[in-house]
Amino acid sequence: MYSITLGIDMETITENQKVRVAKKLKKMFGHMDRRQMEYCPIRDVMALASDKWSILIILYLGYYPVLRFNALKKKVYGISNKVLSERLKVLEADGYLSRKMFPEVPIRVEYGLTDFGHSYLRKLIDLSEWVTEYSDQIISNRKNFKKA
Amino acid sequence: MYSITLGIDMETITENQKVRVAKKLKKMFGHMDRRQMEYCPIRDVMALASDKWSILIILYLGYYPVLRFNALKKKVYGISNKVLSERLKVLEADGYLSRKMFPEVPIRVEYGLTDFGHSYLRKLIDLSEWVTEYSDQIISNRKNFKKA
DNA sequence: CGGCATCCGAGTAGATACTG
DNA sequence: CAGTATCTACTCGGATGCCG
Repeated sequence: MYSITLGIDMETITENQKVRVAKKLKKMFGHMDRRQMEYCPIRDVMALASDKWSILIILYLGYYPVLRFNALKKKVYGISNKVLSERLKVLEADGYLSRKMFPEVPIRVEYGLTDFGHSYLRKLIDLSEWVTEYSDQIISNRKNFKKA
Repeated sequence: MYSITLGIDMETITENQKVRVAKKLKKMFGHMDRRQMEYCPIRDVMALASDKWSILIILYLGYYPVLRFNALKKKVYGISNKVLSERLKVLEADGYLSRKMFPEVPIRVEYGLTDFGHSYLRKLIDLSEWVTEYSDQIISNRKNFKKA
């Protein structure tokens, strides 16, 4: 049996808060919990929206108002042409970002967030801030766990 | 060229807000932007924390205070033994959840969120609420896009 | 330059059977 | 009951080449 003690002084979570959280979940799960949600839109949307690459793309487009394909590729370090263009396509399709093509020679294409994308970006930033804040903690949890 | 008009009346996003967001991102990306972050802890942590299954597991454990292996498996519809036990292991290792084993016969194991997990759950709920709210919109964006 | 088509390899998920 | 072991299937990502 393991027991991980967190070294940080985390904002305490009261029973009250847990109850409030449970209520929200109940609301969300209400229709989702009934079995036979073979196809669950929430899951579907979440799957894309929380994809590792999608998150990075959206975050970078929040930072740099517009980015061209290759610039984006450099920022989102490690992504391949294929995956990047795939993600860009579905992210555009879902309405997160816009694609402006300038028929110059050589061609120029600029990607940017839509207002919808910005609205999502805000949520994403909250999440990322949390992750940034605690990532060291998590990494060290992981190490301690392995030792046990 | 495409142009998607969103049917919903989204909270408007001011330039001001965009600037604030950009500042936050600058802070986050500051150390991350310098190339040679071959290994980026943020990415690493995000990859797990934003995993499709992990999210569902954490959300369900937020709803039901404790769940046993098979109960969880039923809730997180569609997950296999293997993947579930893998995820549970890493989520425990990272400190999101706790595992209590009762050496009875038959054996009983209960999973629950740690305080750390609850802290993450709160962020996750914000995200999920957003997704829930807009998923219909997104699905319809997607359909319209395909038609174009 | 942007980005799609193709191919290929590695890793991951799923199904099933089995064990403490 | 709570997993592990094994095997297969398949998806996904990376590399490359080509075209507008």
